[in-house]
Amino acid sequence: MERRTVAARIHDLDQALTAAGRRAARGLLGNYPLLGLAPVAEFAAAAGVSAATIVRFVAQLGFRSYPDFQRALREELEERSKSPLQRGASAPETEGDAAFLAAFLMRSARTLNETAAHIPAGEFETVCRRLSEPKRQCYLAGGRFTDFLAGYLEAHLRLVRPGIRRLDGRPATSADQLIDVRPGDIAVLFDVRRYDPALLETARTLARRKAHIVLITDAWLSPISRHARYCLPCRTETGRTWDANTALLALAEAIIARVTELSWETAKGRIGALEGD
Amino acid sequence: MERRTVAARIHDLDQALTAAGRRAARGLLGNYPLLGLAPVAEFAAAAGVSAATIVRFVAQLGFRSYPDFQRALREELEERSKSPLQRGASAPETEGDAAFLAAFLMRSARTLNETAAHIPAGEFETVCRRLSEPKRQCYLAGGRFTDFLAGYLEAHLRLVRPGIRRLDGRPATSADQLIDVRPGDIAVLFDVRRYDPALLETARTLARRKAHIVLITDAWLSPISRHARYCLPCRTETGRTWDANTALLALAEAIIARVTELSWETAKGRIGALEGD
DNA sequence: CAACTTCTGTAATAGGTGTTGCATAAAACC
DNA sequence: GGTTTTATGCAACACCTATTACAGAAGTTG
Repeated sequence: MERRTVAARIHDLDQALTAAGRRAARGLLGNYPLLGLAPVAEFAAAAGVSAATIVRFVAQLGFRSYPDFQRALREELEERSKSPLQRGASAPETEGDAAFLAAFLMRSARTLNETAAHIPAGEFETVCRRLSEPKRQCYLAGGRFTDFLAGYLEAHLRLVRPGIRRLDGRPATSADQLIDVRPGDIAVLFDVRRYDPALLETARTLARRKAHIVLITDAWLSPISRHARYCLPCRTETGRTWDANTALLALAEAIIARVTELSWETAKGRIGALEGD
Repeated sequence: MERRTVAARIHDLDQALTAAGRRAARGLLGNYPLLGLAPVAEFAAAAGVSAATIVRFVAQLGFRSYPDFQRALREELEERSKSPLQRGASAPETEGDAAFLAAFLMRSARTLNETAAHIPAGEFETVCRRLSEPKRQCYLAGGRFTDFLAGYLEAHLRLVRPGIRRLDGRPATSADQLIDVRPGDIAVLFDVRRYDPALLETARTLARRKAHIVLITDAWLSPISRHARYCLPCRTETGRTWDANTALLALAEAIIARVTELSWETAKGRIGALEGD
């Protein structure tokens, strides 16, 4: 028997799957791998297909029988549960390190919840509504380690609505890009500690032209906050060398999700056209 | 049916068990709970008793039948995989607009915890150690919506160690970039659903040149997983139009933090020199 | 629009599974 | 050490499960 995981096999088929087969795959991956350990009838009911389809599905995966398939899943599960066990045996000195990832991610998760607690719901909602008004031009920019966030937000907002402009970080070129800014236009700026002086300059110009600045920053507030109409502070502390930008991305994704909802009438056409299915 | 775990039930019986029954219990606890999901015959063979003993054993545990017992085990396993996220799930899920942000961020936090539960600690640690060996070249690349993650990781790793190369997404140029790849070099690839065909091609080339591929993907596993030596799946489900990449960023930051620790002797000088204070 | 191919659920079948009665072996108790 | 009680494995049984043939539905192609 091959060593590839069932999940990997499913992916190999991917295109080759029929409609019902795909539902079976989704069902299994959605509740992986437990659903596969249930009897066929239960698997079928949960996936919304007939028992026969499940059997054909596992046959397509390359298993000679359903029990065979279940055996593979159990072995896989066993492998998985053994790997974290090896850490104790093979590397006794790394006892503290074993939990590194879990501790780090748990801490990150906590910053998300703290962030939620520190941002007024009304402020968030207002920002999203502003961003959903297609008549306003929308400018995006970030600092050294946050520019990628502006890029990410840009990529998604472009799919949702027209009028998105990304601002280059360099002040010389940004001046050119700002000549068209009109009062009431909206600008989303990302800026975290070791705040970017160039971005502050950009913010000043935007404020002078009466653009509405949405500032996404850390808990210590970028100096841009003085010019910002809306300010969304995120938690970034990690107690390590680097601060974390996870909360900023999560906030950006929340904005994307909300704006997509609010602009759905406009967005659905655009997304369909660009995604192509 | 009671809600107590099977393991707890076994513990309760403990003294009341017969000799053969105890062997069954030991067998199950030694490979918990997977052995219980196997057919009776297999369970019996592994525990060194007869099938009949196994059936009596599960009856003693309070189950009406062996399938009943298996169902309980599956439900237990399902609970366990969900448990790390229930901690923060106390807020009223008012899907109204007021709580949108809080609900969204809480959900994101949950994906982080689920991600932590699904990535073997050993795998993460191994990847970080590989990344901390400065002799290996390190290549980075991402797909359409994840390229920014590669960029983010690149920006930080550059500060920590030499030999970081970012791969351009376009296959034409990437071929040129890959001619220097040597066996043992390491490549970190980000790929989430609507997997990038160009990136898959890049991965193939990397694999052909015996580079070690670290794949950071979603729960459905990019096709690149077939070529990856290490695979770190993240949760991305939001139940909305867009999947969330927050967990991928958090994982990237965890890698950055860990590699910085492991390479501290090298890193401290570089960071000081480049940050300039 | 028709002919064909492919897919999917239904229902009957075959095979395996869990179950249980019984004989035997082990242990406990006079 | 004999007798009773309990535990255990074997093997036949009954049930349920996976399997598959078939017919209808859905989608494709000319």
